[in-house]
Amino acid sequence: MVSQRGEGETTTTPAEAADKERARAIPEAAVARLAVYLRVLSGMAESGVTAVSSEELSQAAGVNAAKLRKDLSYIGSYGTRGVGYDVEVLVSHIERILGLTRNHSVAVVGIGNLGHALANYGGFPGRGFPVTALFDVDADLVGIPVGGIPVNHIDEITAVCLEREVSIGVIATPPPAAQSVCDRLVSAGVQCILNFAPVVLQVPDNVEVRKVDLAVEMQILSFHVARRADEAASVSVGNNGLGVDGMVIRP
Amino acid sequence: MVSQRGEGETTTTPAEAADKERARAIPEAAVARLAVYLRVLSGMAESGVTAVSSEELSQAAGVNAAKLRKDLSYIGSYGTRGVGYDVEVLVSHIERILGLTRNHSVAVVGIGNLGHALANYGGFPGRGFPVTALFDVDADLVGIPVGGIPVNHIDEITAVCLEREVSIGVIATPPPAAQSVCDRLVSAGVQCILNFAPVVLQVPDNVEVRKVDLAVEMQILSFHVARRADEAASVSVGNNGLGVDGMVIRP
DNA sequence: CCGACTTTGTGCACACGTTCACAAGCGGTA
DNA sequence: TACCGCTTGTGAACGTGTGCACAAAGTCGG
Repeated sequence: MVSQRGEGETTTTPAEAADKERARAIPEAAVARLAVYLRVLSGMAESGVTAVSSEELSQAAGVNAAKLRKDLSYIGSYGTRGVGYDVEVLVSHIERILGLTRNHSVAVVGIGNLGHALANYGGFPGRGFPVTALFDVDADLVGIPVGGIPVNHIDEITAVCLEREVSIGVIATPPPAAQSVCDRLVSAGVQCILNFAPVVLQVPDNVEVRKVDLAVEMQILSFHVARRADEAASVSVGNNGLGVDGMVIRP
Repeated sequence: MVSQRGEGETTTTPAEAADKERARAIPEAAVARLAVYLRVLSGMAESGVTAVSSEELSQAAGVNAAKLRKDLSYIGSYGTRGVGYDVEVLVSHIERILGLTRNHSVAVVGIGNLGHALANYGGFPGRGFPVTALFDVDADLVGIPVGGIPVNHIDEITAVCLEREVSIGVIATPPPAAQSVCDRLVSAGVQCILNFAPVVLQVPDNVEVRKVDLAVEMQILSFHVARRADEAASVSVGNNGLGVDGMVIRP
């Protein structure tokens, strides 16, 4: 990387700035994998494993060993050549990078089937995401505790989120309500949103949205089913010009 | 595109082969977006919109207009220059490519909180994914209908999946059970799996797995929170060397 | 203390996906 | 019919992410 240093060194030293910038430059895809490595490593630690090589870890995480090493190199050099990585050390460094040293208060909006499931997940598998607030429009639900937390009315989003310092909002409402809920969360200062509603949310630049769309996942799988069927058809009967709607033919 | 025709013309013509191969070469990322376009287009069709330009559609789908056109070009040229796209035509072609002209029978394994939510989703938002089988280990659940479908015992996976021609399996079990359930689904001929368990599944090459991992999503968001906090800190107080654990400081 | 062996960290080449920019093509208009 | 403006479709440049292959750096045994 060519570190072309400008002349504008006001208060930060070039070295520190470069370090920060490198930390910031972790590819999104690598961040997702780091979370997976973290889970695998946590499991290993519980099983009493103290050291691990890139080869072992990569197999357990289902990725290429080289890719794993590159991913880990983004967060620093914490391995020992000829030996491998210390599990504890790696865990703590990944946690630090992912910001898991602080707790992130989570609010779930929309206490339907999915909302229930999310609330009952309770603190999310293992580490640091306490659900501290639940919201719904349905007055009948308000006050009833789900997974130990009482449901608030949706109009209270702003006040409650500010009070409980919610940093992550989860939208599990029906599609029509999603954008409105999103707007309210944003105005309550929530900057990270996990959206389960099949809707494209419009948000300001400073807000991060991740979406989980079951229908899309299904359709991607469907695409692969169709592709498979096509291949099977071409292999077994040459090409009959029927195109993609041909029957599935087992060889 | 240079169509360098080889000499090996056995049963398929080079043109048809090339066509098939192009269809197969749709980037994964584009497939995911096509599913989103499809949803937006369906909504438009319901609202009585009959024609749409790449600019309009791209805005509604939250992507770049050029990217949208390229995505659509993967499935063929179905637009009219100077005018735009016919909504109906586009819908039917995307459905065809995604394999939505056939129904895909879905089985959900693990009827806990999440499994309930999935079963009650009932046929998945709108189109073509009927849930036709539910499984759980818990004998108390067996026979009880959830979302209109009675729960079967997990040992019946193979028989039931074959009988009902399940093409997509959804794993919503606790982590320790996931791999075993996955193996059973695979041996029942299921080639596409949607995995909600925070586990890396080992499957043969001919099986497609997609995973939805809430903890990972949360941790990615957490990473962005931390990154933001860092930036805010550096901006407001130069650099104090505290590193990534510094407090969030509002300017 | 030294040499052999193991495993990390990374430079480099490649492949994939994204974005730009513009020619090709179509409908409307005179 | 011929022109004009608009929008598609796509070649080409660019950037990002992946995978290989090897030097650097450590441990272990003699």
